Amino acid sequence: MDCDELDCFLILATELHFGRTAERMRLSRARVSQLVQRLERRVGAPLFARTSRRVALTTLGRRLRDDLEPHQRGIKAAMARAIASAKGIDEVLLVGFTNPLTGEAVVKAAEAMRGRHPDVAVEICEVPFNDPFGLLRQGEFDVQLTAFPVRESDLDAGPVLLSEKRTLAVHKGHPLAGRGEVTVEDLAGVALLDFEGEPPSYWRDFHAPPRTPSGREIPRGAAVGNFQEALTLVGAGKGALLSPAHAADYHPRPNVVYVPLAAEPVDYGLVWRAGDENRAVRAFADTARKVVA
Amino acid sequence: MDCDELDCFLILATELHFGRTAERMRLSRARVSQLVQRLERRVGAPLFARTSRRVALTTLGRRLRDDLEPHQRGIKAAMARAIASAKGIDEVLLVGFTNPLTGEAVVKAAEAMRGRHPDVAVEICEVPFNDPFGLLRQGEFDVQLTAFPVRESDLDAGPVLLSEKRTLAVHKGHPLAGRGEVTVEDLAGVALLDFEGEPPSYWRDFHAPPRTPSGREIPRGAAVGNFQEALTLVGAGKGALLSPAHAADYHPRPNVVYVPLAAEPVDYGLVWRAGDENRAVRAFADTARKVVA
DNA sequence: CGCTTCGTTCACTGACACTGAACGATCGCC
DNA sequence: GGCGATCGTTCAGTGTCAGTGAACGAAGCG
Repeated sequence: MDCDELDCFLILATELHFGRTAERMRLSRARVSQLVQRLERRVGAPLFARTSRRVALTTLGRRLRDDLEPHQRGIKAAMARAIASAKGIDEVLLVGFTNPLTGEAVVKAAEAMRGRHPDVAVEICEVPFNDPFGLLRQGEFDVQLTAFPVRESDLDAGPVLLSEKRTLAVHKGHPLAGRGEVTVEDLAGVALLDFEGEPPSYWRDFHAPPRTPSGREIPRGAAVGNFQEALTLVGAGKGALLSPAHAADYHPRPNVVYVPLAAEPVDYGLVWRAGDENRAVRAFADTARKVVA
Repeated sequence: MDCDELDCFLILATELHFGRTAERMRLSRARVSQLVQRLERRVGAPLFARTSRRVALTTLGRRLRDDLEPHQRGIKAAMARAIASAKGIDEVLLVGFTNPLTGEAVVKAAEAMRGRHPDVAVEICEVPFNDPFGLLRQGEFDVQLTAFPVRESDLDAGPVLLSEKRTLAVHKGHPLAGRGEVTVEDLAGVALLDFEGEPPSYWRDFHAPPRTPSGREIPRGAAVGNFQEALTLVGAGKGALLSPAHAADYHPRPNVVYVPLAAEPVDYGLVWRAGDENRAVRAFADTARKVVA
């Protein structure tokens, strides 16, 4: 059992793209292809259904990804803890982020923490797109930087740290693609991609509102469990997606156009378990408020 | 993060011996040494306190081992499940064993299962010495071949499958070492190694009885969490240990003598969760009863 | 004070991790 | 429908590093 194969599999399972996976692993595309093939040979069945244009997980692949991911994260956390306690650090703070923008902010805050609170080690990891709060609840994360609104009785939220405009991601052939700006009212009749899993209804309604302000219906399209998956569907003309503005820079896709949306912006802030607001969490929240601006 | 390093670390953490670890990993001792050193360099502190005669986990090492082990097992299980379901197998049975003797029996039964019940995949793994039933309860195992007695209200046990004599493992300088046989009465005043964790009291009393038949006290020595650890202590003259007879063949140690014990033998049988006696468990129990003899 | 059993060091080598270039496929587009 | 772009795969080549065996020092034992 080779770690490279598993790492590669898990990255590809979220990126669904050999090129980007190769970039993230700092390898050539050829090598990524070989690693995935070797893992598939070991398992004895394909984990990805792929053409030269599209990569998707098979049922078996999805299952394996779900089985593997928590343990892979657990091993990373165990190593981080060991390294931290070898340095004489007594507290390890696991911080989650949800997209490239929040990722950058969290990295910046973590760097600042090293100077201000050297006794707290900050470990950073991406929050799976599916259930936004599950891992935080389970204790896999201590804090995470998430898009508001967050209305969970067992979670506390800090002030807004970031804010950005929203956009509508549509296929470039879509009638709205040429517009300089769209309003929520324009979304009437435009199928917005839905979310797998069971996200809280207020969360779902914020990211894929069911009606326009005037009450006209906004239908819901296919459900996705992954941002890359969503973009692939948008690129295939299978639905539209409300996404934060930074996606245009971080996730350019040939067939996807991001049209500015005239609506309230997305706010981001830190969230933690209501009971567990310890010194390290407060220190991080403090640092983040001062650094992210 | 290299898998070899972690595998090597975990094996060494239970074997506490570079030579045996090398054997199990099918590598040279030199390589094992290098792998452990690289992991320690990565962590930034020693994981083992070792002289040329003795290997022991540091506190940090023990912690890392406890953190890592469940995830390592989880990954193996995930791969096994994927491989099994790629073969069209719909049921995976996780079988545990507790020592080399039961290990061989389980392997034999598993091989027989392949012929009798090809739709059930049998996965085999060693049960950690510490808490004998924890992993079975957690569902990490479905069945395990364990030494009786087992008196747990939530676990069911099958008939006795194996039985073997017991021995007393003592330092070769010990007064009892020269005897051709010892009785439980002879143990009066002989410190028997105790067990870490919180084993059930009937279990503890069977493996390290507190009194002789006539009522004289058998003191308890240092607590160990591991058979290798126990043998190391016995080899250092730090206590004696009641062990099954096969240990003499499978765990010879320069300073340790195994003296036959005139007492009831150890019985072994299968144990499973009382509620979960499904078709696969019954099939395995059946096969084991016929094959192991 | 030899003898044995360990873990470690070190120079060496063969396997294989990894690459770049070429290739075939699948799109969109004029 | 042909052209260009994008993407995953194949393949031969190469540099690296995983892994070894031999030598060594430390530690215990008699």
